[in-house]
Amino acid sequence: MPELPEVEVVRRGLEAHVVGRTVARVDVLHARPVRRHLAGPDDFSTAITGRMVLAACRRGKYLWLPLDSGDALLAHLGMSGQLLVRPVDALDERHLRVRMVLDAPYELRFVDQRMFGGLAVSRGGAVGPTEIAHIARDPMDSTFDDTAFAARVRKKSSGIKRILLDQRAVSGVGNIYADEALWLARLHGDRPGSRLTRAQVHEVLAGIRQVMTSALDQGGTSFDALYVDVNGQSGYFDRSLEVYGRAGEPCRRCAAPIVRVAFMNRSSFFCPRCQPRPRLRSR
DNA sequence: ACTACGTCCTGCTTGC
DNA sequence: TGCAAGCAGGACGTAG
Repeated sequence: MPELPEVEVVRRGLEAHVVGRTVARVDVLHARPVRRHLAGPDDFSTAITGRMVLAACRRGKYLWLPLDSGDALLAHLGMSGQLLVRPVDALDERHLRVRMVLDAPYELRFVDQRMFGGLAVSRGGAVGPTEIAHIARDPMDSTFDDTAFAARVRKKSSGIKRILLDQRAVSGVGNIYADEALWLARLHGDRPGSRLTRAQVHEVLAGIRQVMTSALDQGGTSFDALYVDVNGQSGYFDRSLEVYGRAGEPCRRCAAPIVRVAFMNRSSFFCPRCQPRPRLRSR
């Protein structure tokens, strides 16, 4: 499942292989991945055909490619999305949804099994898509304001994990890295934001940065020249996970078995000894 | 205003 | 063996 590090790896690949190229032809093979382009698939294709890609940008889990028209191609990988740079004669992937032929012997392909992700053209978005104005900066962004984030967290009654997953507060954090960061900070995800100290919030931010930096160190070099990939199933970032997916296995700090609980129609993993549940408030 | 939850998707895995 | 349920979960819309 692509979170910030995986998306950043994709951005770097796009920067290396797609920036400077012109889109020669677009095939929208499935309408759903362009559903957020409200003017429809034909308009989507027309808007990017003949345009040169000027840069590859990212905020949180969103990517966008500023075009020489002043528009931008906005992309989100969702759960299973991939942006692949593939030779023109490579066989179509089973879940190929959009093909963008470039002025090169390779093409940019959007492949997505579950189609939670998608593409859209942001009008005038080359200077920053308004569609993602509500997405917060991510913790790796030099303009991220730690102090403001701590103040915001401490005004919320929601559990800290829920806050981390809200992209309006901090972006780029998904279910996996939220669990990892909370383990590093020794905090249970149900701890209300309002009951955390400033130092604890800063510990969480440090944890997020540590796990993301580690993932980037592992993943940033694992794609080859013509293959821009992110694949949550194979999980080349999985090696260093401390809690996610380790239910029943010993905590690497204290050896207590890691616990899995249902959370927001998904799962949370934590160490019951290092990350004790918050005490229920007396009533 | 703030918070919480349901929904969208497909395919692999699990269980009867 | 076959079928159905469970599970994966980011972002958004809506309900409370």
